Amino acid sequence: MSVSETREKLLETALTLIWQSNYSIVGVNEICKQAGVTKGAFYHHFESKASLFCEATAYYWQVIKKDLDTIFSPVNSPLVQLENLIQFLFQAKLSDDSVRGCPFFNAGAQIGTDDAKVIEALKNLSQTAITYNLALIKSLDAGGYMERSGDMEQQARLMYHFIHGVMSYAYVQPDVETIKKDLPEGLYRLLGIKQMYWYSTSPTWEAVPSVQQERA
Amino acid sequence: MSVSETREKLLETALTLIWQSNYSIVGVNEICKQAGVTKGAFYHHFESKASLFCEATAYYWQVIKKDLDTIFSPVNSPLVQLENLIQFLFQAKLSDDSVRGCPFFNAGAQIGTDDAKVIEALKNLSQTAITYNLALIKSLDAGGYMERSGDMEQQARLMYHFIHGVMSYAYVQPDVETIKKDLPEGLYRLLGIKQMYWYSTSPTWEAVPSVQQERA
DNA sequence: TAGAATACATACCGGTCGGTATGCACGTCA
DNA sequence: TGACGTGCATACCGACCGGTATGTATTCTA
Repeated sequence: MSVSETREKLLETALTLIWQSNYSIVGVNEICKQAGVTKGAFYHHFESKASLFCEATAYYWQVIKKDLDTIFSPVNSPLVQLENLIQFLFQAKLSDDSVRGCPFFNAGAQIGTDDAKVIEALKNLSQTAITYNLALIKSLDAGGYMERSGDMEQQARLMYHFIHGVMSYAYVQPDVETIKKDLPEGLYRLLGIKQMYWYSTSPTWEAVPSVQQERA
Repeated sequence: MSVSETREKLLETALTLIWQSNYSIVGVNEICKQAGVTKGAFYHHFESKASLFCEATAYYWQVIKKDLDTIFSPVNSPLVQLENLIQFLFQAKLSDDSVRGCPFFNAGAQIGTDDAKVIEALKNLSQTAITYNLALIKSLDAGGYMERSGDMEQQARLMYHFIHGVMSYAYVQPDVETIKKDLPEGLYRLLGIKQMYWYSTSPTWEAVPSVQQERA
């Protein structure tokens, strides 16, 4: 196994495990075991568990950035972008039985305040997500899909809050059908999409095949 | 110290500590130390840490139920109830520097799925909260404050999701000013309050003095 | 007033945690 | 060919975890 292979294996394994469970519960030993490497290798590549987590957030972001860029591709109408986003959230978080909220959404609640670097990584992650939301909202506004213009940066935050809440709820109550109804309804309401456009688009997730491969 | 005193001290201390941090991080030893009792006393009253947590959720609920009943008192107009709720969320979660989301909102992310009883306790807690939301929504609808009637049970969930998201965000980004704007804005939007009523009421939190004492 | 139950206190347990010290195979380059 | 840095593997560490065994003071009961 080459250098980068071991590193990536650790990052991917950490993501998967933390994804399925959470940061505090997943131990270094288990990450190593699942990744098929030893603890020596782990601490050869990462100086601490927290350090791995920080790098994993960056790695995670790099992975889904492609998806997001596809979802928010300018060739799609904003409404389709929104629908794609909703589908993506299902795809990513509700595909199988092990339904969990996004670990990075939740991680803020899982980590002691003491680790400043980790908190910082999470801040950045959420901030970037909000930035994506903002771009979508601007498109929606420009396209005349929204009932009234407001503080768009605020709306981007509202979107984030709501999605976060839904995903966390899904962790405790993995009721896919309910989530499937609540997520779009809440987003349409929060964004103030004109009602004539509600549910007007059908899922076009097939247009983003790369994700299905990556998530498989 | 009488029996019930020790029990209550443990429950209160556990609440406070978990509130400030989280379930997995707060240890039995620390709870005992802060409560001024020994481990023997702890395990005399509670059969396990998880058991304490379950009882603490019930205790917590019993404590804030009074507040909620005051907030949602029928003598208040629904709009005032909503405003009171918003003020209450600030009061409870954003009062001092140690800004955290509600631990029971977050706890789902902190606990391994293995502990079924804990998950159950959390389910009940969120379900009860949603029930309160539903009552408020019905009042708002009956009072003609909402733009359109929809699935009110769904709206109650949407409220819960959003509040949860905002509170969790506050954990990582304790920006009180922003939260203070986002929380009402999101709720008004989600509930579809007629815009003529937005921000029309002023905080009447003074009408709920019991809370300030209890939280102090 | 004897004795049983209650309400703890103290000391300790096995296990697991994140992290480390050390050794060694192997490629690189002088 | 030998010194050296890289990329690990193994064995182990102290701290801490939730939980327990046991002793004891107090109170309630018969």
